[in-house]
Amino acid sequence: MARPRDPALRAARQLQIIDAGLTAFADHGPGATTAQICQIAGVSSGAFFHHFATKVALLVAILDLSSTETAEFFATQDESSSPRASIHAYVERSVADLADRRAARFILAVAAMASSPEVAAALEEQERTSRRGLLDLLDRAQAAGEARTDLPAERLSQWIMMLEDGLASGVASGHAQAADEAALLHEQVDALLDGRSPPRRP
Amino acid sequence: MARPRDPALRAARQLQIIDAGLTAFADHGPGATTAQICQIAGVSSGAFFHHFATKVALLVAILDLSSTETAEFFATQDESSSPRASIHAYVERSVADLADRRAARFILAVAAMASSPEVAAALEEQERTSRRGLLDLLDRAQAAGEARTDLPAERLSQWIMMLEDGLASGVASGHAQAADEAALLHEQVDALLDGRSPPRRP
Amino acid sequence: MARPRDPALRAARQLQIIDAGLTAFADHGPGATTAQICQIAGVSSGAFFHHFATKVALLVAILDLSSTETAEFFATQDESSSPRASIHAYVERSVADLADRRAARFILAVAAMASSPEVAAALEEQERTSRRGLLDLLDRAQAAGEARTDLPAERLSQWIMMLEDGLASGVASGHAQAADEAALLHEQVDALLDGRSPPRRP
Amino acid sequence: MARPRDPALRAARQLQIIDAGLTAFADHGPGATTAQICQIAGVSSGAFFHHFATKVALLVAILDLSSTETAEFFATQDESSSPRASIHAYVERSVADLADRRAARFILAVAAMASSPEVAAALEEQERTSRRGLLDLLDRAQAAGEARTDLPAERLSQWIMMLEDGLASGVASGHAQAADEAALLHEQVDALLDGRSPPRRP
DNA sequence: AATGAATGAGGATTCATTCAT
DNA sequence: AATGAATGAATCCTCATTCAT
Repeated sequence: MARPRDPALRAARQLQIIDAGLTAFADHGPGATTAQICQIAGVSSGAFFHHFATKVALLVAILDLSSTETAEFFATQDESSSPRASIHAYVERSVADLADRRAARFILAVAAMASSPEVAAALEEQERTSRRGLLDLLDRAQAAGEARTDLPAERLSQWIMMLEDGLASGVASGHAQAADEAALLHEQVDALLDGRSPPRRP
Repeated sequence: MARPRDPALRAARQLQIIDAGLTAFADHGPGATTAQICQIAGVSSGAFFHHFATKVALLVAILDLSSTETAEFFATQDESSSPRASIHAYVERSVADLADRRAARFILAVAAMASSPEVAAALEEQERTSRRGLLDLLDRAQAAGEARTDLPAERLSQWIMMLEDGLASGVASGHAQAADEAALLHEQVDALLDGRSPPRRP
Repeated sequence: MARPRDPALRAARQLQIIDAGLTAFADHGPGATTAQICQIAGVSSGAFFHHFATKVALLVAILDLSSTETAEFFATQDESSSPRASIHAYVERSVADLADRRAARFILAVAAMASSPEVAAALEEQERTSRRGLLDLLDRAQAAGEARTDLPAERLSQWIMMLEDGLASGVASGHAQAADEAALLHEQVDALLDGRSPPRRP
Repeated sequence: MARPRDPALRAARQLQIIDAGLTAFADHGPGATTAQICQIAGVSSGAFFHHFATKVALLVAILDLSSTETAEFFATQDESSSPRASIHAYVERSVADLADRRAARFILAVAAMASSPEVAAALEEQERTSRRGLLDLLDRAQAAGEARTDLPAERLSQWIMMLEDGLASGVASGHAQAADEAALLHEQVDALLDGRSPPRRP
């Protein structure tokens, strides 16, 4: 009876809602309401809940999408190229993300929702994905003499992610533009990976 | 004879509520309820609203308190000491703040509430206070040859704050401990202020 | 195919709430609660606010409905008939309204809420509608020699409305019955329109 | 220990609060808060409740004061003078009251609070006082041939009070000024007392 | 699949009143 | 007598979610 409708249409509608959610959460923080999301997406509340069981489920879907994309990024990194170059490619990708100020604001909004276990889990998964990918690159970088070895790869990966978050915060507040700060971000990452050790001065 | 009600008691009660607010927002994000705050503070809802007109007013009071403390910090910095040392003292102070994980979580929670104009204003004021203080130190550092001059002091101050925010994010998520990362944070600040220029190469 | 939700049903539900509001305000004055209104109407609070944004909005809707009915009354008055007869028809209509003691009590309740700007505006509009209609009739009555001309039509219309309000007050307090006082009300209006001077003489 | 303070001072303070209550209820209707009353009176909430057990008690006190004044008015009416003149004196006194627009608004506000039994009782007492006084005058007027006898004195007194209320309503809404309408009010009372039938003149 | 009306628990805030000082 | 802080029940309103159509 109920024929499954065109799955492509279904996916398109879901993306439409996901995008609306991104906008709504970026604009209104955790206080974004389903009504706002529906309005932005141009769908009825009925349609919304037809596609996502709860508001949190939408949030999780957005985060999962982001995790997937991150995983895909790492998967496409050529294993033969320099791991340090891949790390910078990762950073570049973050900057590109943050070029959309919505993204920066969304990150902040979601971080503040981590008190919900489901959100915390999705957030953790996202973080794990990045960490896993970075850890692999950092291990290889250290092995190849492309990164300092006086610090464990775990801490380096943690700091790379914190540098990203710092920039996200600056972009979200409107005091920084991702593109303008890209160079300095790469510089900071370089400083992190090289360490201060070599006294830069005769 | 109209005895003025003890202002010290009044202030004490307000601090009690402020502290409860800090805890509640840290624990539950923007979704912290006045009921939770009241319970933590051990006061009735009536008492709460006797001291703070709205929930947002409490938030603003917390932020204003923080701004004041920051301003006081800068005021007590000895003008005769090295500006660069003062900058590191500022950073150290941030780390000390973030040693209380509540503080880190609170920062995230509030950042996500910037969609409220009042919160945004208080947040902006807080940012301005830090920026003003740092700008002054950075100007002097640049003049004294203690900081790179190829970047305007504005950007350097922005990055110092973003480095702080990055650490706050890591602490909030539970993946970093402020004390453990203090050294690396100072290193990152050093790298920022010195620039990469002198390539370490044999 | 998006069926437009039955607008008739929607209007019916709104009238149901409007009627409940009339009852609640009549019974409890301005202190009528939304909970009481909901209970009388047999709807949930959610449904209430689905139809009326605020309690005051309901009040305004009731007043607007009344304004509309008054305007319709004046519109249906035959231009060819005697203006004085129309004035009495207007008065008769008021009496019919006040036969429902709810109406009288409601009028008092709302008058006491005029401190709210929105209510004041709706009340003003209602008053203006009656005034406009009466003014037109009185102008024509004066031109036709059917009403005294030693007083401006404005004042006469004001007094007709005040006579109505006086009766409303008596009915609301339970000391008068609209139907019983109809004759005297018409008499008072006649006295008003004729003035005391010209003793009606054959 | 607790010496009863100067009773005159006490009475003065109570009048101060009563006047503030009059203003507050006039300005804000039944929604007037004790806080507003206290502020207008310039006393603390503690002082307020020291003098009046509840907010309603204040209201009742105001109404009782008014009843007393009305009773005093009737008491001072010279028994030897024409009852009809006394009726007009009564009306004149009402007009003088309504010259203060506060009074008109207060009347409306209180009428809307009649859902409270205590208020209703005080209101009833006030009404009874006027009615009793008028009834006596009307009885004598009828006996003296100064008022129509085709209607019972009860109804005539009811109508006089309704005419007053009508004017009060007009004054409260700002569409009428008591002083300006005095003459017409007397006219209306005359019309009421004479009836339309007997052309009063040989 | 979609619509939007309906639900009702939950939350911020108000305010009359009490009470320690 | 006076003060004003504290109380908490009551109220308006929000919003995620359900459901009949």
